Amino acid sequence: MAKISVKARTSSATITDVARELGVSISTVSRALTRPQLLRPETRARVLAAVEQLNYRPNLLARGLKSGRAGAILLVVPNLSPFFMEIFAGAEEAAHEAGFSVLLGHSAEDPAREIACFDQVASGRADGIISAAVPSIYASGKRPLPPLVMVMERCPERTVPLIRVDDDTGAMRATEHLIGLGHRRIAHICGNKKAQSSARRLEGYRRALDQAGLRAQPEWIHPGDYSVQSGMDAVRRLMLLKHPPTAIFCANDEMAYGAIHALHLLGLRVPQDISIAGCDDQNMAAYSSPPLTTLHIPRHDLGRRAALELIDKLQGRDVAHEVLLPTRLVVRESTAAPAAASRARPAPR
Amino acid sequence: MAKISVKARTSSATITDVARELGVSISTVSRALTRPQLLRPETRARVLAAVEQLNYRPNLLARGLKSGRAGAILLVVPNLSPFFMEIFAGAEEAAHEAGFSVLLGHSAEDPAREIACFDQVASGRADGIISAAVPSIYASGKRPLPPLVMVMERCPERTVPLIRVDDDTGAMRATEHLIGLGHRRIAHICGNKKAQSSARRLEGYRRALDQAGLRAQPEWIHPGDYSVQSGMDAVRRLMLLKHPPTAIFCANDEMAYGAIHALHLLGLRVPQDISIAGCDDQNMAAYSSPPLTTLHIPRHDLGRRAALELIDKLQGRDVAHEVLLPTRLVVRESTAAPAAASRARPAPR
DNA sequence: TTGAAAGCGATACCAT
DNA sequence: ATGGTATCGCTTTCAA
Repeated sequence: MAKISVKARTSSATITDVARELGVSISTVSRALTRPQLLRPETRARVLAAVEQLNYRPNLLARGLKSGRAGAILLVVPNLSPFFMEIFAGAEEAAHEAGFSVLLGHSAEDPAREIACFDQVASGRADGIISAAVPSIYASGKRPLPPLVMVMERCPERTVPLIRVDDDTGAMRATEHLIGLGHRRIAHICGNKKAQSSARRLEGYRRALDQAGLRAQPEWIHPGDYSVQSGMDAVRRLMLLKHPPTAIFCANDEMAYGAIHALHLLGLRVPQDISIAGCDDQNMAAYSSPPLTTLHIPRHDLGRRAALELIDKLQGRDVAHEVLLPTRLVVRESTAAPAAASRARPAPR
Repeated sequence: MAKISVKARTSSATITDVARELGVSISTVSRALTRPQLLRPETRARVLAAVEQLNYRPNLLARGLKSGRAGAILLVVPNLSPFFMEIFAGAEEAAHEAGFSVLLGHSAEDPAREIACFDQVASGRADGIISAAVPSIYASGKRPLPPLVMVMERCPERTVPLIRVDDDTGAMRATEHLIGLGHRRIAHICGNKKAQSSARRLEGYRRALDQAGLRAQPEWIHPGDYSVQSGMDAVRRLMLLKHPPTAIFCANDEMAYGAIHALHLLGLRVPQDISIAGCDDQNMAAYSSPPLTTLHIPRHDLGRRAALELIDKLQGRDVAHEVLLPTRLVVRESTAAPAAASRARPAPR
């Protein structure tokens, strides 16, 4: 065995260094690392030892350049909220098993940055993308779409695999829960107007009211944008109604917290004076005051499935056109039967 | 001007395609994109037009391979909590201005994954690292340390630039706030035992008690690990003491929420029965019930400064050995004067 | 089972 | 101001 001298390295060792150290060709080293079965076990062992000795790490740029694959997928998120971070964690878990890494692209809801994120595939940094939004320049076909899997939101204008959650049914269940508690005046604070998930949650809310024979009053449906602030604003308006709601179903947890906060400011208690339900079941939901009744969105699974589908796609396998994941209502303490006074008073017409 | 034909591309255009389209050399195209001042403005414009036409994006792998720089820095985080995500956002902001992208490395507190993250530099995917922890194989010098800037936590065994926050003073201020309110039995729930920031917060707490002539009782200092659960556990123990504390200073917001939750379960109100203060000032702190009094940690700045220092270092500039950022106590509603009964009762011995 | 060599797509040096 | 070309570190035929 060749004596291995540890050379004083400034920059890191290359495949050539390893090959020279061993007196073999670089092909052999490359194979030892990528297709070990092609080598005599002994050769392979020697290479691995030298790799260890020299602390060699293959240069991913060179590898990617040559092979045409970056070995990475990119998750594009509009913000760094816990919601998307759990999707990230799920995607990472699945990708890791398949030998891919996951890059995080933060678009900050800025169209230019969103485009820059999508460009990462053309730039070779990633092989495919998971996203909840598509820049219009890509959706329109002006730029060729990278291998793409959508989460939560359907890609406009193009047919792209979608992993989403059954928001409609979930929202319906949440609203039914409120109805079952005895509420008759139930408001809804909507999510971001542009989000399909928001529209689906509204739809589920409507359906539940319809089926219970409760006509949804237009003023019960309040716009919002998934932010705490919008939840607060909505509550302030809703409580000004002649017949204020006795329960509010919010399109996400953030707005639910905003709602609860605003109600406290108004001197109202949750759930004694008014019930609040959210969507997402973020980490703190179980520990807030009161613990939040909320619709659990399986974010981790969403990320997992999206990564799995994308990798299947990248590897030429067929992928599902649409995957629908179930939600689950988690009843905690922010919802309760309406106060007797409210219950007695009939819903307006 | 050469007629530009939009070729049907399967894969994306390369620098050669652009050069051929224009009848110029690839050097010219390269220069148009990287050192425009070396070109005649007219030539440059032509190139840019063709780039636009062909939808050309430079291959980052090729560029990085040739130039020896990835144009990216890596932020290694132990978890995807909002705390680190804001550091990420800050780092991104600063890095972006300098033309760097920021990669997120999620170590999940797993030593192997942490090493894999640090290996990214040797692999060429990143030029340098920002981290709050260093794998021992790197800290010990067994593997050469990549260009590195620490956040929050000092690198053991090696001298590495550190951007941190003045936890000690901050914790002291927070504790003084509690003392000023009239509390005499003030407990502290510690953060992760291995974290220096946790030790510094404890130190600040101690100093404040000392200066007020309040001897810190050992049983007031309760271990924790920055998790909600540990905050709950700590409270359950603390409230079993013969003289339970009237205020608790928690080493982060999560534990403060856990503490409040556990107190509610015990039928105690915050702040009427007991005051709770946290550290971090996470997004929800202002909206929780009650809004949380907490020590604001400038996470965004932490990220910004770390990125700035790292990029300076990468570009051969001198960097500060240690940067200390101030904290700020945000007094909200989870702290108040102790109930008369408690105040009357003297602190034990 | 192993080696030689072509080339992935850029950059940057050396010419002109 | 622009072009030619070696080269970065690796993967992958093709030969031996």
